[in-house]
Amino acid sequence: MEKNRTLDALSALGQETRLDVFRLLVRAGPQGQAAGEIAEALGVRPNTLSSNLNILSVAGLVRSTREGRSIRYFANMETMRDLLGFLLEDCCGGQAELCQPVLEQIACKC
Amino acid sequence: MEKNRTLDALSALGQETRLDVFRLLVRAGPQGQAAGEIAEALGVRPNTLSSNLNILSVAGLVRSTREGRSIRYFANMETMRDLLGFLLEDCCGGQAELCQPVLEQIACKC
DNA sequence: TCCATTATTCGATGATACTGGAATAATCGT
DNA sequence: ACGATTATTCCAGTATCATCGAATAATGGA
Repeated sequence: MEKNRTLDALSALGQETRLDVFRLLVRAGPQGQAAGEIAEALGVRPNTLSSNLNILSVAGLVRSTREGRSIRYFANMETMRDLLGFLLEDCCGGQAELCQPVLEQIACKC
Repeated sequence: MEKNRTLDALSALGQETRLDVFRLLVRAGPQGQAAGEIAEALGVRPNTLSSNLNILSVAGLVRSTREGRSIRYFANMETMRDLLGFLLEDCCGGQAELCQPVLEQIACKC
């Protein structure tokens, strides 16, 4: 992942509403969630949510498909994977011993 | 890691100068790097750098110790580990199959 | 103590971000 | 075709952010 895409992803997730939206979509899994449902679940106005969904979308963190009147959003795990890979790449660059605890902590979560 | 600390870390890293600084410090490793060296390496003015170092510091992503006239900064890998753990926790919550490719990609880097 | 070095703090400015109300688009059912 | 539903776009207003020049602190050496 190149730096600019990393910056987009990080700044997109570095905002409370958007982090909440993304986490909600991750939890929703492959079936995703409609914009209206997200808005109600998080108590955000539709237009504000649209704006934030668009930012997440530009950053590649969510996808969407229309489904009747609703538009359904999904977390894009590929981008998330790339982001984590980029951050860990830095972390590991040259000093595997620093990275090891990170991997151990991660491994036990899954 | 709780959500607020996650937000602090993500928004701190979601800005080009600060991401550059943090990556430089990660590469510098345990011996860290003095503020002046960082400023020169990245072509940032001292006062601007100070401001950004402070933001990284509040977010827990860097530490510092005075060393004569210089102040030496270090990347704080613990916070980085916690951040990655938090993000992956979401990723894995309920659906390990989504998380698996992430782990595989990460594993091969170290 | 005085000066040079290194870094931070202060104050201001221009740019960007977040949100909200109103208007617009797209779809569905009748 | 019309109204209802769902979501986005447009446009403003406020707040926050990033950076800069200048001034201030802290340290070390002569």
